[in-house]
Amino acid sequence: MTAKRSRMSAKDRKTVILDVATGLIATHPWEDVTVAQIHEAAGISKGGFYHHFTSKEDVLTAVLMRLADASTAAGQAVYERSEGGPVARFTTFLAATARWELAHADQIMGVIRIALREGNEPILLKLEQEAQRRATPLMRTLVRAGVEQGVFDVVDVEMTVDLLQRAWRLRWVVLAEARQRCAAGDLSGGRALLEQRLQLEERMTSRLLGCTNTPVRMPDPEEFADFLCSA
Amino acid sequence: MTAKRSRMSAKDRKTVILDVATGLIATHPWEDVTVAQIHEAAGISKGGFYHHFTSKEDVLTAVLMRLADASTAAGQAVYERSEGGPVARFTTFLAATARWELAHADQIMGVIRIALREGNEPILLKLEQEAQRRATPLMRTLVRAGVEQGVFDVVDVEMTVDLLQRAWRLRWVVLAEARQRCAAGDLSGGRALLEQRLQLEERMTSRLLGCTNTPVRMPDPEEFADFLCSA
DNA sequence: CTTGATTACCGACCGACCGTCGGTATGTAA
DNA sequence: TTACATACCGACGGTCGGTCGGTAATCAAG
Repeated sequence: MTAKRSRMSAKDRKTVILDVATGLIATHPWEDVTVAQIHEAAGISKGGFYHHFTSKEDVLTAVLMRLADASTAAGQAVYERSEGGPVARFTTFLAATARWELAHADQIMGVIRIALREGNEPILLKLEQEAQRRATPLMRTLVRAGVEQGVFDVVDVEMTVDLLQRAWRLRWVVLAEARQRCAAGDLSGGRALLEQRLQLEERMTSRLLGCTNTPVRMPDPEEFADFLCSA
Repeated sequence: MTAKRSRMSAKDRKTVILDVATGLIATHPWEDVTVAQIHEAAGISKGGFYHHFTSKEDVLTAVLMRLADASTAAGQAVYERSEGGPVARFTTFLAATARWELAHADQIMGVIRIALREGNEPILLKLEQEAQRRATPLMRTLVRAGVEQGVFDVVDVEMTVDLLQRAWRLRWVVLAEARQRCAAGDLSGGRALLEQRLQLEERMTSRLLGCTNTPVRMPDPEEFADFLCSA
């Protein structure tokens, strides 16, 4: 029997439901999560749940959109007000993206925990596709600008952007491992792992872009120092 | 009421079950396929079905393994008996892979149809991961051989192999579209699409491998002529 | 040829789960 | 005060995956 009814606004109640659903997904594969678990954790009845969401799948979609929001970089705003040539703007874009990601590291680590949980591969796929769908237009713009100014020599803009995102996709997994090493006392090992990863991504990015003069630079490893030392 | 019992060997019955399951997956998302549909299409009872498979998920795993088998190239055997330097062996590997794939085009088209059906994203992900898991060791060997002989200049062997597979992954989708154009009467358009795709992959492959002297060559478009003109 | 063992197969049944629907309770505007 | 809108309730129905006690078919041993 649910407690005496407690009425909330629709918006607040949806937020509560999505919060508990996200928590459940972090500890169980989505297929094993039941509507009963979600509505009980949210403190409402099943009918109350179905008043806000049309189906279990509807909840998953909403959770994914929220998670994708968390992983979307703030690069667009930075790009629009950045200066310099395409290489400088690309480097600025990468630095801004990294700063935004570090500012939201808890959310991103939460997303990674969910997405990499065994049984959540469908969620991982959808998240990567959504993140890629959002990032691709700006990245194509940046790459085309570089091609037009003759500082990038790419084989194909679309394929290059796709491969760039693929090359960068494991960064936060490596960051998580680097932080674990630091937490275990191996500070130099953790920092080395991070530096190696950024160097690797930087060289692969320059290779894919075919930088003819100055290479595109990945963010300074010092930007990640606080993250490595946290929790 | 099922017809009078017809007894088959376990092996044959499993094959029938997997055949009908694969057919169902090609026309419905896996989630919508029921055990009832599978055992009815196989002409046995539910208990008969569970005698051969421990669960619905067990069937999916078996179907995926069969599909992965279909998409594994015969490159290993060809590599082991190929001659010449690393560039020649890599080119031979690519040509042999393409020939094997063309010889099994129906199976591959069937796999693509299944994997790209909306709702089958989890299957697509698993298939890609399994195909990649199988192809990676040989590809790494080929790339390392080239690095050691100084004809490849790669940023990182593991990341390069990963990106190569990513660069190649849409080839059969493009092939399917090229064939559709030919079937619709646009022969030159279909051939042009194929040639563009192979050129793009060839240039990206050379970029990723950092070919210092001769480039790695993709298979000759003429090898695909029969496929383009078939049904 | 009979018997016992093995195994392919059957279908009634059960429990878990998703989603519905007729209802109540709460809040707000007229 | 009343009517309306809407957040919420929980009993219920239907579907599905899987189980289990059984039968039928096949084969090997005596």
